[in-house]
Amino acid sequence: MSLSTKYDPTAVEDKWYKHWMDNKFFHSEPNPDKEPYTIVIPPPNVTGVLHMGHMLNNTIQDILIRKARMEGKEACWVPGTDHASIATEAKVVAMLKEKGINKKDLTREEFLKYAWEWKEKYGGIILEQLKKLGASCDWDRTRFTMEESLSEAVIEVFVDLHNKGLIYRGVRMVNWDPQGKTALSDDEVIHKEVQSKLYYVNYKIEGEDTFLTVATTRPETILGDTAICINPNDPRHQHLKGKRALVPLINRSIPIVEDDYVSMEFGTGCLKVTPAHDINDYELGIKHNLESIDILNDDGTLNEKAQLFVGEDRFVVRKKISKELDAIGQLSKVEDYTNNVGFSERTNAVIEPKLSMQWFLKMEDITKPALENVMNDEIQLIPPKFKNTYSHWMENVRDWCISRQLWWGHQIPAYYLPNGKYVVGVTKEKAFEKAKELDANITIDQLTQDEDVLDTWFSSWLWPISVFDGFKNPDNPDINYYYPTNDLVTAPEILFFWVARMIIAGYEYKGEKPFKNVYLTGIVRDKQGRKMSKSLGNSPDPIELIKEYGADGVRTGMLFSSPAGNDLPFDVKLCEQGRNFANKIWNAFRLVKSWEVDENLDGAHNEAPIAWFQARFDQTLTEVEDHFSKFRISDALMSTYKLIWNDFCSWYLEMVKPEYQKPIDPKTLESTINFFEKLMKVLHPFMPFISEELWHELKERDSKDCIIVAEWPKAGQYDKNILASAEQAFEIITNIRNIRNSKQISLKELLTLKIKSENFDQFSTFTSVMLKLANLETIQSTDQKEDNAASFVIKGDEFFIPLAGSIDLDKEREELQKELEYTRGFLTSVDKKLSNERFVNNAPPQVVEMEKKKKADAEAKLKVLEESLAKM
RNA sequence: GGGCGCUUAGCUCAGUUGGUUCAGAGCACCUCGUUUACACCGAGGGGGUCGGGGGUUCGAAUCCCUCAGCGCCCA
Repeated sequence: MSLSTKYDPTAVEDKWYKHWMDNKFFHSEPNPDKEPYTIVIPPPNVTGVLHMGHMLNNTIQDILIRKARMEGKEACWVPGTDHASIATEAKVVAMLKEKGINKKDLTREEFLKYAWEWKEKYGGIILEQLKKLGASCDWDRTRFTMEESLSEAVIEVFVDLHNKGLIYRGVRMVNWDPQGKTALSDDEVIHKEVQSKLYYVNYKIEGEDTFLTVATTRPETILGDTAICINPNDPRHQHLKGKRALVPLINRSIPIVEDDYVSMEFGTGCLKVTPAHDINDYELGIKHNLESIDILNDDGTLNEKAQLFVGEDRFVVRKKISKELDAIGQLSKVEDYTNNVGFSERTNAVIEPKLSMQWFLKMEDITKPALENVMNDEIQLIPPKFKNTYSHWMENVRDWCISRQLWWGHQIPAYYLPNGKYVVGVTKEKAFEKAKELDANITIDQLTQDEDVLDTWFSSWLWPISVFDGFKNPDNPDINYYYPTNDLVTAPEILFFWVARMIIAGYEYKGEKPFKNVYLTGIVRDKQGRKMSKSLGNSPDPIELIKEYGADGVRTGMLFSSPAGNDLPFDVKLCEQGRNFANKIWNAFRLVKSWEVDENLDGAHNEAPIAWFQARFDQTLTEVEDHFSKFRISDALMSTYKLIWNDFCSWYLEMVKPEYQKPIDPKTLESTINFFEKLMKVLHPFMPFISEELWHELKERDSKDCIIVAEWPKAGQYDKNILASAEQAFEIITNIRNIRNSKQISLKELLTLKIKSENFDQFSTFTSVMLKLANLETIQSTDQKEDNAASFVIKGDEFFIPLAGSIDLDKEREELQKELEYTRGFLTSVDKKLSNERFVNNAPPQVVEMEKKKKADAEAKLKVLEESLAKM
């Protein structure tokens, strides 16, 4: 059989994914004989397609779940999607618009029918893409936040929290998205610095012929002004106290009030107060009992209360009004100004602070266990630096605005009576029972349900419980077995949106944490350090990447540089490195596969290499386990990478491989295949496909005997002596290769090595390895220096490679001199330390011993170097 | 404005309680090599005042102070 020199991942990957699915290897059921290991996926948005952030995130989850599965745990990775109210509704509205349908012309039911159709068609794309990546999710458990059982959980939780008095309805200043026409929570608003203008507007003082001047970035809101506010201590404005001013253009008379809140440094010291359109002004309005005039419609146009510019957009009005003010001489100047403006995370519209009736969840008490149990590490954040950010948010948390003025989502289960009072119930019937207590004569038809839906996070915060039906069926075997889950892998951006709220819900509804560890990944950035995003167009298409480099290649590429919590500067070169690695492994396999066995060979010369690699494997596996225990996934991969590439391929296989077309002994072949299998196991979580492929190629196996369910190797005690002997041999080999290189000696030319050592036997274990890898004819002991030889010194031992007449004495001398000087300098520094009494007295004995050993080694080396130099 | 974090080789990053392995890894780079698994490769090599300054200590990349630059979160 001849195998291509290039590994081709495409066919292999599809084949094994299907095989795993067919054999239900991803599926999990509660098993009392096994320890559960559970991950719930951060549900991607139904509108989404796979991006690089998902790739990183899900690769990490897959690595964790595959390792746990091999370790014999009952591994369960629950996939699913969330309904993403705002984003999905926006998509559906846009789709309808293309068809010439206006949302306004549809009933709620009609709209939802379109929305569900849209979801069925596009909502599963991202999950299909995850399969290409190799994600071993239990697809039988796929959930969706708006499916029946999860929706019922959301509604029940709402009713429960309302009954506990934690949910209330109130008029509050909210972040209004005039494009999405909905309120947003504070966290959904992104503040950005923008270049804008500061307008200085003159207001007439009532009954006088004088002006006061206010500075504002939003002149369009003057139509909603209901006061002017000054600092009572401002010497410039003492004469204004108790007077009234006239709003320009509409001449409404408004009071001049006094409050310390007004900064005397900013602008003119006079503040216009628009309680309906600014959060601070709103507070002032309450304090000074001011009227609140809401001049804006939901879409950001002015309404009739503004009196002027009715129906025109706020930004158009800003320009127009400044012109008009200028025309009547009431605009004194305009300055350039940089200020912070809030934008909607979803629609990017400028947020309008707006007074409106919304539903809120009281956060003060419900958050307490969530804060405490992160601070005491009951739940660990990785990396732990996020504890600071978390506690800061938790300690300053504000009530959560949970209503959204949309249709796609969970409709709020509040029902209004004709008299304006409302009742809350899981169903209309349940609500009706309560309504009758308020009004005995009421009929069910007279109840109208609140139009709004709940914030999407109000369903996803229940995810770790609701995916196991922990609300509908609180004592079911799944929830009892899988909850609390083990690890959550997500981006720091949603630490508050989602993670914190899941922890809150976990303690509120299960009295128990939802997960033990939260691994926060970095953000995937492009080479210029910009976050990868669809709008910038700087993100490669993950599916194309997989086609080009293979899923294994892309997975390792993502991980070559992604320490927890640090951003990942992505470069396709990393995927290339991953692909090259797969190819290297493939070729190592081809080599082993090509070996013919000769049963008569004993292979005694390979005993040392085999013993060495066994020790090296156990040593590295210990390292890998340590990295995993600290969630250093990237380091765990790098250790595995080096073990395979350097130790196994570059050293071990080179040591044991027979001469060209010669057979191998059975013992070495068996050991080598055994090592190869173990390496593939350790590699499997990172590169599931190639490891599975080679697992089946290395031996004939039953189709159910797959690496995905093979037993994870255990790190044994390892022989440190053989590791040290090998190190020594490798150093000698490297020195000889270096001599060949610098002296242009072909590898084909056999050389002789002479060693001048007090203990020649120490080199015996790896003699045959040295002969083979340095291409030596013999290794001899000698007790004198060799003329006409290249030489090097390790510790106190001297090594010679006799070379017929090709020695450049001057050059040799120069090199020896250089090494001599370096060693002398080194010795001086060690001597200095050892002659320092305070060092000898204070430093731990091992440290002093170490220095003494360094001194002895350096002295021995110096002696040899000096002799050699003298001889020349 | 308040809080947190970062700065180590050309790039991306390790570096635990100060002391063997403390100046490292991968990639990139340079030289040589079509040797018989692999040029998606092999062998070898160069490269850093650990951001600047000061301090504590016998000893500092590591602890403290300070300055500079960068990033994130909150307002």
